Amino acid sequence: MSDEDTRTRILTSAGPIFAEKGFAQATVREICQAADVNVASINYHFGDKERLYIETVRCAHRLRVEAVQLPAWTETTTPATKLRGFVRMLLGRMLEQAETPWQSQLMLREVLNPTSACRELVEEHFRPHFEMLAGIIRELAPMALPSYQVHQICFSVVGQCLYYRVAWKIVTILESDAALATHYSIDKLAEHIAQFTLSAVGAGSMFPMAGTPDNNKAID
Amino acid sequence: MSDEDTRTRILTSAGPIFAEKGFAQATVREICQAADVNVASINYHFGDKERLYIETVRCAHRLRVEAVQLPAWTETTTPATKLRGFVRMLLGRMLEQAETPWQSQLMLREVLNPTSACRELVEEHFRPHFEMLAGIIRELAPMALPSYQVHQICFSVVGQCLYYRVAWKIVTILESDAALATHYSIDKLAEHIAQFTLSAVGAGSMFPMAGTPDNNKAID
DNA sequence: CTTGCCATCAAACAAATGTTTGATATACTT
DNA sequence: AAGTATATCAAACATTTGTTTGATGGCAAG
Repeated sequence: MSDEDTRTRILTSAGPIFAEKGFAQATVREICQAADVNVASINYHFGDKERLYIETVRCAHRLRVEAVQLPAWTETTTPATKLRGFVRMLLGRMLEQAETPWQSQLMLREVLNPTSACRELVEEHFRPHFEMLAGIIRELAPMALPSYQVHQICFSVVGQCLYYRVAWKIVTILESDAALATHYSIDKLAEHIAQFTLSAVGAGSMFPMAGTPDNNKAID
Repeated sequence: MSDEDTRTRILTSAGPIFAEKGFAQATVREICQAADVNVASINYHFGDKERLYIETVRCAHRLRVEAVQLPAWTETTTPATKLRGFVRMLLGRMLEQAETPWQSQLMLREVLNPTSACRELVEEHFRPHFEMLAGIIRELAPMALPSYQVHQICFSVVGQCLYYRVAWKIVTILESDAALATHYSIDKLAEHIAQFTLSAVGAGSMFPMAGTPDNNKAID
């Protein structure tokens, strides 16, 4: 890590720090120490702290766009399976903190606290995923829907996932420890959200013995 | 406002400032200037900045608990109507920024970025609402459900609402201006979320001419 | 009146933070 | 070899921040 360009050393060191503490709480000295460069380097290479931050976000989502392969399904994959896969991916990306790359954290920060780097991030990174989800929803729905409705359903899906990321603390307080240990793994939560959504759009039921035929366990 | 006790003047001035900028970004000088008191007053009356913050959060939710009346329904009110009312209240509380009292902002901040004041806030303020929502879900569901499942459905409802609060910026980028103007009012969004949820738990359908009988427009 | 307590105040303090400066070394050009 | 542009560095700078200090004034009890 120490034979790289100073500029890139700063960028890669700034990433995790900005991701963890946010723009204001991260200090240039901390970043420079992590990068093992002089404090003046940031101002020399980037002008000021803010421009470093924007560059870092740009860099983060560029790395992320390359790393994340949108799941490729065969043409026989059922939309329900696609939805399950999509939700699992989304939730996994948000929750597995340990392995969560700093890029994801930084991007989430940009969602909750948008700066000037936000628009670019949405257009290049979120919109493709959003459109993919919208496509799945259209496949699932029993009829053609106006796009605003498809979009709102997408937001409902994403919102359910995001909740466990931003309000996890609340969940742990409201729910019992036993239930948390048993029913709140990433896989269990993804299954709940997918099932809830499938049921909402009329492509299955949440309940094993509901009136409608049990077509929610198809293929998979 | 200037004849009150200094201590309460600080508390009421600190509220909106902490709510808007968060703990770290708010400065004691700013708070003291707003309260028209000496900078030393905070340390004299509260010890330090952090204890002032905790007191402010406590004060916020105490005021809020009194102000917010849980909607009282008659015993003939259908659970679907209750859910619509609940979602509308939740979403309204989160979105009407203009009139949003600083207490709500501060509480949201505590959700997203929990401090030691969080647990007390959840127990005294959120849990009653949560239990009420859980009761509605139990009424709606076609069969008895394990409580963890009821809770997860509650989280799905709250998550859908919270999304428009924390990621509104993303919504405005992803959705067209025309659709935003037409279909993203608080009432429209509340209706979508309620309908989505009703459909998910098998108490209605999102689609006017779906296979199941259209029992989602009952009474209301 | 004096004493002691309490609240308030201006001023100072110490630490942290983003940025700038001027020197120094390295590498490339002429 | 001389000169020039570039990158790096330690040090200093100017602000801002939370906190402390010592003085001042009011006020009730003795």
